[in-house]
Amino acid sequence: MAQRNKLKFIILGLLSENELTGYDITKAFDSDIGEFWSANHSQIYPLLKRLEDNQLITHRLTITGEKLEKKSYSITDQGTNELHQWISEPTPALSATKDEFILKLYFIHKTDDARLKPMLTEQLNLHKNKLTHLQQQMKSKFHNQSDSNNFGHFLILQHAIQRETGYTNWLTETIQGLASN
Amino acid sequence: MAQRNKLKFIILGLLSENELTGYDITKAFDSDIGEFWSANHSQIYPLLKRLEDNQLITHRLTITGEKLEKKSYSITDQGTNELHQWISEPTPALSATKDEFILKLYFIHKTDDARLKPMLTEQLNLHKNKLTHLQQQMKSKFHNQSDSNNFGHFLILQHAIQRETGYTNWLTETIQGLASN
DNA sequence: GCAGGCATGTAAAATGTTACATGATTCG
DNA sequence: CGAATCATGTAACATTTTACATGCCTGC
Repeated sequence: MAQRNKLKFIILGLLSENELTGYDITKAFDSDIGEFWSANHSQIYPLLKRLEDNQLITHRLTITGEKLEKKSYSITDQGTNELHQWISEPTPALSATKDEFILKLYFIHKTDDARLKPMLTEQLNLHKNKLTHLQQQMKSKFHNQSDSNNFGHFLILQHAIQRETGYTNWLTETIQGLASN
Repeated sequence: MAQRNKLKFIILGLLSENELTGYDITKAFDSDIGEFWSANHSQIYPLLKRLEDNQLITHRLTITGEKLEKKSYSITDQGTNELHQWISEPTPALSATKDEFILKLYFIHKTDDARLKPMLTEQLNLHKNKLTHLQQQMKSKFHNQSDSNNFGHFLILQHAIQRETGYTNWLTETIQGLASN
Protein backbone atom coordinates (compact mmCIF):
# COMPACT_ATOMS: atom_id res chain seq x y z
CA MET A 1 0.00 0.00 0.00
CA ALA A 2 2.91 2.31 -0.62
CA GLN A 3 1.67 5.89 -0.69
CA ARG A 4 2.00 7.21 -4.16
CA ASN A 5 1.20 10.70 -5.33
CA LYS A 6 3.69 12.43 -3.07
CA LEU A 7 3.24 15.69 -4.94
CA LYS A 8 -0.22 15.86 -3.42
CA PHE A 9 1.25 15.92 0.06
CA ILE A 10 3.94 18.43 -0.85
CA ILE A 11 1.21 20.78 -2.02
CA LEU A 12 -0.85 20.16 1.12
CA GLY A 13 2.25 20.68 3.25
CA LEU A 14 3.12 23.96 1.58
CA LEU A 15 -0.45 25.21 1.82
CA SER A 16 -0.57 24.28 5.50
CA GLU A 17 2.01 27.00 6.05
CA ASN A 18 0.88 29.73 3.66
CA GLU A 19 -1.77 30.66 1.16
CA LEU A 20 -0.08 30.14 -2.20
CA THR A 21 -0.72 30.30 -5.94
CA GLY A 22 0.22 27.57 -8.40
CA TYR A 23 3.02 29.83 -9.49
CA ASP A 24 4.32 30.14 -5.94
CA ILE A 25 4.26 26.36 -5.55
CA THR A 26 6.12 25.93 -8.82
CA LYS A 27 8.78 28.34 -7.61
CA ALA A 28 9.15 26.43 -4.34
CA PHE A 29 10.67 23.61 -6.39
CA ASP A 30 13.39 25.95 -7.60
CA SER A 31 14.53 26.70 -4.07
CA ASP A 32 13.84 24.90 -0.78
CA ILE A 33 12.02 21.80 -1.90
CA GLY A 34 14.08 21.61 -5.05
CA GLU A 35 16.82 20.05 -2.92
CA PHE A 36 14.82 16.89 -2.54
CA TRP A 37 11.92 16.84 -4.99
CA SER A 38 11.04 18.18 -8.41
CA ALA A 39 7.87 19.05 -10.31
CA ASN A 40 6.79 21.21 -13.23
CA HIS A 41 3.94 23.65 -13.36
CA SER A 42 2.18 21.46 -15.92
CA GLN A 43 1.85 18.85 -13.20
CA ILE A 44 0.92 21.29 -10.45
CA TYR A 45 -2.00 23.17 -12.01
CA PRO A 46 -4.09 20.10 -12.86
CA LEU A 47 -3.36 18.59 -9.46
CA LEU A 48 -4.49 21.78 -7.70
CA LYS A 49 -7.80 21.45 -9.53
CA ARG A 50 -8.14 17.82 -8.52
CA LEU A 51 -7.33 18.55 -4.88
CA GLU A 52 -9.97 21.25 -4.88
CA ASP A 53 -12.50 18.84 -6.39
CA ASN A 54 -11.68 16.50 -3.51
CA GLN A 55 -12.20 19.35 -1.05
CA LEU A 56 -8.69 19.19 0.35
CA ILE A 57 -7.97 22.78 -0.67
CA THR A 58 -9.92 25.89 -1.75
CA HIS A 59 -8.98 29.05 -3.53
CA ARG A 60 -9.94 32.69 -3.69
CA LEU A 61 -9.34 34.98 -6.63
CA THR A 62 -7.13 38.02 -6.36
CA ILE A 63 -6.56 40.68 -8.98
CA THR A 64 -3.07 42.06 -9.44
CA GLY A 65 -2.95 45.41 -11.23
CA GLU A 66 -5.83 45.87 -13.67
CA LYS A 67 -6.89 42.33 -14.50
CA LEU A 68 -4.24 39.67 -13.84
CA GLU A 69 -6.02 36.95 -11.91
CA LYS A 70 -4.32 34.91 -9.25
CA LYS A 71 -5.77 31.86 -7.56
CA SER A 72 -4.62 31.83 -3.97
CA TYR A 73 -5.05 28.35 -2.58
CA SER A 74 -5.42 27.40 1.06
CA ILE A 75 -5.83 24.07 2.81
CA THR A 76 -9.14 22.84 4.24
CA ASP A 77 -9.62 20.90 7.48
CA GLN A 78 -9.98 17.74 5.46
CA GLY A 79 -6.72 18.51 3.70
CA THR A 80 -5.00 19.11 7.02
CA ASN A 81 -6.24 15.74 8.23
CA GLU A 82 -4.91 13.91 5.19
CA LEU A 83 -1.57 15.69 5.50
CA HIS A 84 -1.14 14.69 9.12
CA GLN A 85 -2.28 11.18 8.44
CA TRP A 86 0.37 10.85 5.76
CA ILE A 87 3.10 12.22 8.03
CA SER A 88 2.06 9.87 10.85
CA GLU A 89 1.91 6.65 8.88
CA PRO A 90 5.04 4.52 8.40
CA THR A 91 7.46 5.16 5.55
CA PRO A 92 8.69 1.63 5.07
CA ALA A 93 10.05 1.72 1.53
CA LEU A 94 13.61 2.77 0.80
CA SER A 95 13.34 3.73 -2.85
CA ALA A 96 16.48 3.30 -4.90
CA THR A 97 18.54 6.47 -5.24
CA LYS A 98 18.53 7.03 -8.96
CA ASP A 99 21.87 8.64 -9.71
CA GLU A 100 22.87 8.55 -13.36
CA PHE A 101 26.56 9.00 -12.64
CA ILE A 102 26.60 6.01 -10.27
CA LEU A 103 24.90 4.01 -12.99
CA LYS A 104 27.63 4.84 -15.48
CA LEU A 105 30.30 3.99 -12.95
CA TYR A 106 28.79 0.54 -12.56
CA PHE A 107 29.68 -0.26 -16.15
CA ILE A 108 33.31 0.78 -15.88
CA HIS A 109 35.38 -2.26 -15.13
CA LYS A 110 39.05 -1.37 -15.28
CA THR A 111 40.90 0.74 -12.73
CA ASP A 112 42.83 2.43 -15.52
CA ASP A 113 39.81 3.39 -17.65
CA ALA A 114 40.61 6.81 -19.09
CA ARG A 115 37.04 8.00 -18.63
CA LEU A 116 37.19 7.67 -14.85
CA LYS A 117 39.13 10.81 -14.01
CA PRO A 118 37.08 13.28 -16.06
CA MET A 119 33.84 11.69 -14.86
CA LEU A 120 34.80 11.86 -11.21
CA THR A 121 36.10 15.41 -11.56
CA GLU A 122 32.89 16.57 -13.23
CA GLN A 123 30.83 15.13 -10.40
CA LEU A 124 33.14 16.58 -7.78
CA ASN A 125 32.51 20.04 -9.18
CA LEU A 126 28.75 19.53 -9.24
CA HIS A 127 28.62 18.25 -5.69
CA LYS A 128 30.99 20.93 -4.39
CA ASN A 129 28.70 23.56 -5.85
CA LYS A 130 25.67 21.91 -4.34
CA LEU A 131 27.40 21.71 -0.97
CA THR A 132 28.30 25.40 -1.09
CA HIS A 133 24.73 26.26 -1.97
CA LEU A 134 23.38 24.16 0.89
CA GLN A 135 25.78 25.75 3.36
CA GLN A 136 24.67 29.19 2.24
CA GLN A 137 21.04 28.17 2.71
CA MET A 138 21.82 26.89 6.17
CA LYS A 139 23.54 30.12 7.07
CA SER A 140 20.85 32.39 5.71
CA LYS A 141 17.95 30.43 7.18
CA PHE A 142 19.24 29.20 10.49
CA HIS A 143 22.50 31.10 11.20
CA ASN A 144 23.97 27.74 12.19
CA GLN A 145 21.49 26.87 14.91
CA SER A 146 18.14 25.22 14.73
CA ASP A 147 15.10 27.43 14.49
CA SER A 148 12.56 25.90 16.85
CA ASN A 149 9.76 26.67 14.40
CA ASN A 150 11.29 25.00 11.36
CA PHE A 151 13.03 22.07 12.93
CA GLY A 152 12.28 19.68 10.08
CA HIS A 153 13.72 22.02 7.50
CA PHE A 154 16.81 22.48 9.66
CA LEU A 155 17.23 18.72 9.95
CA ILE A 156 16.97 18.02 6.26
CA LEU A 157 19.41 20.80 5.44
CA GLN A 158 21.80 19.33 7.98
CA HIS A 159 21.27 15.92 6.42
CA ALA A 160 21.81 17.19 2.89
CA ILE A 161 25.02 18.95 3.91
CA GLN A 162 26.24 15.78 5.57
CA ARG A 163 25.35 13.77 2.46
CA GLU A 164 27.09 16.14 0.05
CA THR A 165 30.14 16.34 2.31
CA GLY A 166 30.37 12.55 2.25
CA TYR A 167 29.86 12.50 -1.52
CA THR A 168 32.60 15.04 -2.19
CA ASN A 169 34.98 13.30 0.21
CA TRP A 170 34.44 9.99 -1.50
CA LEU A 171 34.99 11.55 -4.93
CA THR A 172 38.13 13.38 -3.78
CA GLU A 173 39.63 10.26 -2.28
CA THR A 174 38.76 8.19 -5.32
CA ILE A 175 40.40 10.73 -7.62
CA GLN A 176 43.50 10.76 -5.43
CA GLY A 177 43.60 6.98 -5.53
CA LEU A 178 43.60 7.12 -9.33
CA ALA A 179 46.43 9.61 -9.53
CA SER A 180 48.73 7.42 -7.45
CA ASN A 181 48.41 4.50 -9.88
CA MET B 1 19.42 17.37 -23.99
CA ALA B 2 19.41 15.43 -20.74
CA GLN B 3 19.63 11.73 -21.53
CA ARG B 4 16.41 10.08 -20.60
CA ASN B 5 15.57 6.42 -20.83
CA LYS B 6 18.32 5.25 -18.53
CA LEU B 7 16.82 1.79 -18.40
CA LYS B 8 17.94 1.37 -21.98
CA PHE B 9 21.55 1.87 -20.96
CA ILE B 10 21.27 -0.41 -17.94
CA ILE B 11 20.10 -3.17 -20.25
CA LEU B 12 22.86 -2.45 -22.74
CA GLY B 13 25.37 -2.38 -19.90
CA LEU B 14 24.25 -5.70 -18.49
CA LEU B 15 24.23 -7.30 -21.93
CA SER B 16 27.72 -6.00 -22.62
CA GLU B 17 28.91 -8.33 -19.85
CA ASN B 18 26.74 -11.41 -20.39
CA GLU B 19 24.09 -12.91 -22.62
CA LEU B 20 20.90 -12.56 -20.55
CA THR B 21 17.17 -13.22 -20.70
CA GLY B 22 14.52 -10.69 -19.75
CA TYR B 23 14.05 -12.71 -16.60
CA ASP B 24 17.74 -12.45 -15.73
CA ILE B 25 17.65 -8.69 -16.24
CA THR B 26 14.57 -8.42 -14.03
CA LYS B 27 16.37 -10.35 -11.31
CA ALA B 28 19.40 -8.06 -11.54
CA PHE B 29 17.20 -5.33 -10.08
CA ASP B 30 16.59 -7.45 -6.99
CA SER B 31 20.30 -7.69 -6.26
CA ASP B 32 23.25 -5.63 -7.52
CA ILE B 33 21.56 -2.89 -9.48
CA GLY B 34 18.66 -2.81 -7.06
CA GLU B 35 20.85 -0.74 -4.77
CA PHE B 36 20.62 2.20 -7.12
CA TRP B 37 17.89 1.64 -9.69
CA SER B 38 14.57 -0.16 -10.01
CA ALA B 39 12.46 -1.58 -12.85
CA ASN B 40 9.70 -4.15 -13.31
CA HIS B 41 9.56 -6.92 -15.85
CA SER B 42 6.56 -5.24 -17.48
CA GLN B 43 8.87 -2.41 -18.42
CA ILE B 44 11.78 -4.61 -19.42
CA TYR B 45 10.15 -6.98 -21.91
CA PRO B 46 8.68 -4.30 -24.20
CA LEU B 47 11.94 -2.36 -24.07
CA LEU B 48 13.95 -5.44 -25.07
CA LYS B 49 11.73 -5.69 -28.12
CA ARG B 50 12.21 -2.05 -28.95
CA LEU B 51 15.99 -2.26 -28.54
CA GLU B 52 16.04 -5.24 -30.87
CA ASP B 53 13.95 -3.33 -33.43
CA ASN B 54 16.59 -0.61 -33.23
CA GLN B 55 19.32 -3.21 -33.75
CA LEU B 56 21.08 -2.48 -30.49
CA ILE B 57 20.59 -6.06 -29.29
CA THR B 58 19.69 -9.47 -30.76
CA HIS B 59 18.45 -12.69 -29.27
CA ARG B 60 18.63 -16.41 -29.83
CA LEU B 61 16.06 -18.92 -28.63
CA THR B 62 16.97 -21.65 -26.18
CA ILE B 63 14.79 -24.51 -25.03
CA THR B 64 14.93 -25.49 -21.39
CA GLY B 65 13.63 -28.98 -20.63
CA GLU B 66 10.94 -30.07 -23.08
CA LYS B 67 9.53 -26.83 -24.41
CA LEU B 68 10.18 -23.79 -22.19
CA GLU B 69 11.50 -21.09 -24.48
CA LYS B 70 14.05 -18.56 -23.35
CA LYS B 71 15.17 -15.53 -25.30
CA SER B 72 18.83 -14.96 -24.63
CA TYR B 73 19.74 -11.42 -25.58
CA SER B 74 23.16 -10.13 -26.50
CA ILE B 75 24.44 -6.69 -27.48
CA THR B 76 25.33 -5.71 -31.04
CA ASP B 77 28.21 -3.51 -32.13
CA GLN B 78 25.80 -0.65 -32.54
CA GLY B 79 24.54 -1.23 -29.00
CA THR B 80 28.09 -1.24 -27.68
CA ASN B 81 28.72 2.06 -29.41
CA GLU B 82 25.67 3.69 -27.88
CA LEU B 83 26.57 2.35 -24.45
CA HIS B 84 30.08 3.77 -24.59
CA GLN B 85 28.84 7.03 -25.98
CA TRP B 86 26.44 7.37 -23.05
CA ILE B 87 29.18 6.59 -20.52
CA SER B 88 31.55 9.08 -22.13
CA GLU B 89 29.21 12.04 -22.37
CA PRO B 90 28.83 14.46 -19.46
CA THR B 91 26.35 13.80 -16.65
CA PRO B 92 25.58 17.38 -15.74
CA ALA B 93 22.22 17.07 -13.99
CA LEU B 94 22.01 16.38 -10.28
CA SER B 95 18.51 14.99 -10.03
CA ALA B 96 16.74 15.58 -6.74
CA THR B 97 16.98 12.66 -4.34
CA LYS B 98 13.38 11.67 -3.85
CA ASP B 99 13.22 10.42 -0.28
CA GLU B 100 9.70 10.27 1.14
CA PHE B 101 10.88 10.35 4.73
CA ILE B 102 12.85 13.54 4.16
CA LEU B 103 9.76 15.02 2.59
CA LYS B 104 7.69 14.29 5.68
CA LEU B 105 10.37 15.71 7.91
CA TYR B 106 10.18 18.99 6.01
CA PHE B 107 6.64 19.49 7.25
CA ILE B 108 7.43 18.93 10.90
CA HIS B 109 8.03 22.26 12.54
CA LYS B 110 8.38 21.82 16.29
CA THR B 111 11.35 20.23 18.02
CA ASP B 112 9.00 18.49 20.45
CA ASP B 113 6.69 16.96 17.82
CA ALA B 114 5.75 13.53 19.15
CA ARG B 115 5.96 11.97 15.70
CA LEU B 116 9.67 12.72 15.35
CA LYS B 117 11.10 9.96 17.49
CA PRO B 118 9.14 7.04 15.99
CA MET B 119 9.79 8.35 12.48
CA LEU B 120 13.51 8.69 13.01
CA THR B 121 13.74 5.30 14.72
CA GLU B 122 11.88 3.59 11.88
CA GLN B 123 14.28 5.07 9.34
CA LEU B 124 17.29 4.20 11.45
CA ASN B 125 16.26 0.55 11.39
CA LEU B 126 15.74 0.60 7.64
CA HIS B 127 19.08 2.22 6.94
CA LYS B 128 20.94 0.01 9.41
CA ASN B 129 19.56 -3.03 7.60
CA LYS B 130 20.55 -1.60 4.27
CA LEU B 131 24.03 -0.84 5.55
CA THR B 132 24.46 -4.37 6.86
CA HIS B 133 23.32 -5.75 3.54
CA LEU B 134 25.75 -3.54 1.64
CA GLN B 135 28.64 -4.54 3.87
CA GLN B 136 27.85 -8.20 3.29
CA GLN B 137 27.81 -7.59 -0.45
CA MET B 138 31.15 -5.86 -0.25
CA LYS B 139 32.61 -8.74 1.72
CA SER B 140 31.26 -11.45 -0.54
CA LYS B 141 32.16 -9.70 -3.79
CA PHE B 142 35.41 -7.97 -3.04
CA HIS B 143 36.71 -9.34 0.28
CA ASN B 144 37.46 -5.74 1.25
CA GLN B 145 39.74 -4.92 -1.64
CA SER B 146 38.99 -3.71 -5.10
CA ASP B 147 38.71 -6.29 -7.83
CA SER B 148 40.58 -4.86 -10.77
CA ASN B 149 37.94 -6.18 -13.16
CA ASN B 150 34.90 -4.70 -11.46
CA PHE B 151 36.28 -1.42 -10.26
CA GLY B 152 33.09 0.54 -10.91
CA HIS B 153 30.99 -1.89 -8.92
CA PHE B 154 33.50 -1.71 -6.09
CA LEU B 155 33.38 2.08 -6.11
CA ILE B 156 29.62 2.33 -6.01
CA LEU B 157 29.41 -0.21 -3.20
CA GLN B 158 31.99 1.80 -1.31
CA HIS B 159 29.99 4.94 -2.02
CA ALA B 160 26.70 3.37 -0.91
CA ILE B 161 28.27 2.13 2.33
CA GLN B 162 29.65 5.58 2.99
CA ARG B 163 26.26 7.13 2.25
CA GLU B 164 24.35 4.75 4.51
CA THR B 165 26.91 5.17 7.27
CA GLY B 166 26.41 8.91 7.11
CA TYR B 167 22.64 8.51 7.03
CA THR B 168 22.56 6.25 10.10
CA ASN B 169 24.99 8.51 11.97
CA TRP B 170 22.83 11.54 11.29
CA LEU B 171 19.70 9.70 12.40
CA THR B 172 21.38 8.39 15.56
CA GLU B 173 22.66 11.82 16.52
CA THR B 174 19.31 13.43 15.81
CA ILE B 175 17.51 10.87 17.98
CA GLN B 176 20.02 11.46 20.78
CA GLY B 177 19.47 15.19 20.48
CA LEU B 178 15.74 14.66 20.94
CA ALA B 179 16.17 12.53 24.03
CA SER B 180 18.19 15.20 25.79
CA ASN B 181 15.38 17.76 25.48
C1' DG C 1 7.81 50.13 -25.70
C1' DC C 2 10.00 45.96 -24.60
C1' DA C 3 12.34 42.40 -21.82
C1' DG C 4 11.92 39.58 -18.04
C1' DG C 5 9.15 37.80 -14.81
C1' DC C 6 4.26 36.83 -13.21
C1' DA C 7 0.43 33.81 -13.89
C1' DT C 8 -2.36 29.93 -15.73
C1' DG C 9 -3.47 26.51 -18.39
C1' DT C 10 -3.59 22.17 -22.09
C1' DA C 11 -1.59 18.40 -25.14
C1' DA C 12 1.27 14.85 -26.26
C1' DA C 13 4.62 11.72 -25.26
C1' DA C 14 7.56 9.12 -22.33
C1' DT C 15 8.19 6.55 -18.28
C1' DG C 16 6.90 3.81 -14.44
C1' DT C 17 3.67 0.87 -11.51
C1' DT C 18 0.16 -2.49 -10.58
C1' DA C 19 -2.65 -5.93 -12.10
C1' DC C 20 -3.94 -9.46 -15.25
C1' DA C 21 -2.64 -13.66 -17.76
C1' DT C 22 -0.43 -17.98 -19.02
C1' DG C 23 2.34 -21.93 -18.93
C1' DA C 24 6.82 -24.88 -17.87
C1' DT C 25 10.23 -26.79 -14.75
C1' DT C 26 12.49 -28.20 -10.56
C1' DC C 27 12.82 -29.80 -6.05
C1' DG C 28 11.07 -31.87 -2.21
C1' DC D 1 1.80 -33.88 -6.94
C1' DG D 2 2.15 -29.37 -5.30
C1' DA D 3 4.77 -25.14 -4.26
C1' DA D 4 8.24 -22.16 -5.61
C1' DT D 5 10.58 -20.45 -9.20
C1' DC D 6 11.49 -19.88 -14.19
C1' DA D 7 9.86 -17.47 -18.14
C1' DT D 8 7.24 -14.13 -21.08
C1' DG D 9 4.01 -11.20 -22.14
C1' DT D 10 -0.22 -7.42 -22.19
C1' DA D 11 -3.53 -3.89 -20.18
C1' DA D 12 -4.74 -0.22 -17.50
C1' DC D 13 -3.45 3.33 -14.94
C1' DA D 14 -0.54 6.90 -12.79
C1' DT D 15 3.22 9.90 -12.98
C1' DT D 16 6.51 12.88 -15.17
C1' DT D 17 8.53 15.57 -18.90
C1' DT D 18 8.46 18.53 -22.85
C1' DA D 19 6.20 21.39 -25.72
C1' DC D 20 2.55 24.39 -26.99
C1' DA D 21 -0.26 28.44 -25.84
C1' DT D 22 -1.82 32.83 -23.96
C1' DG D 23 -1.84 37.16 -21.70
C1' DC D 24 -0.57 40.67 -17.85
C1' DC D 25 2.64 43.49 -15.03
C1' DT D 26 6.89 45.89 -13.60
C1' DG D 27 10.91 48.31 -14.21
C1' DC D 28 14.08 50.25 -17.28
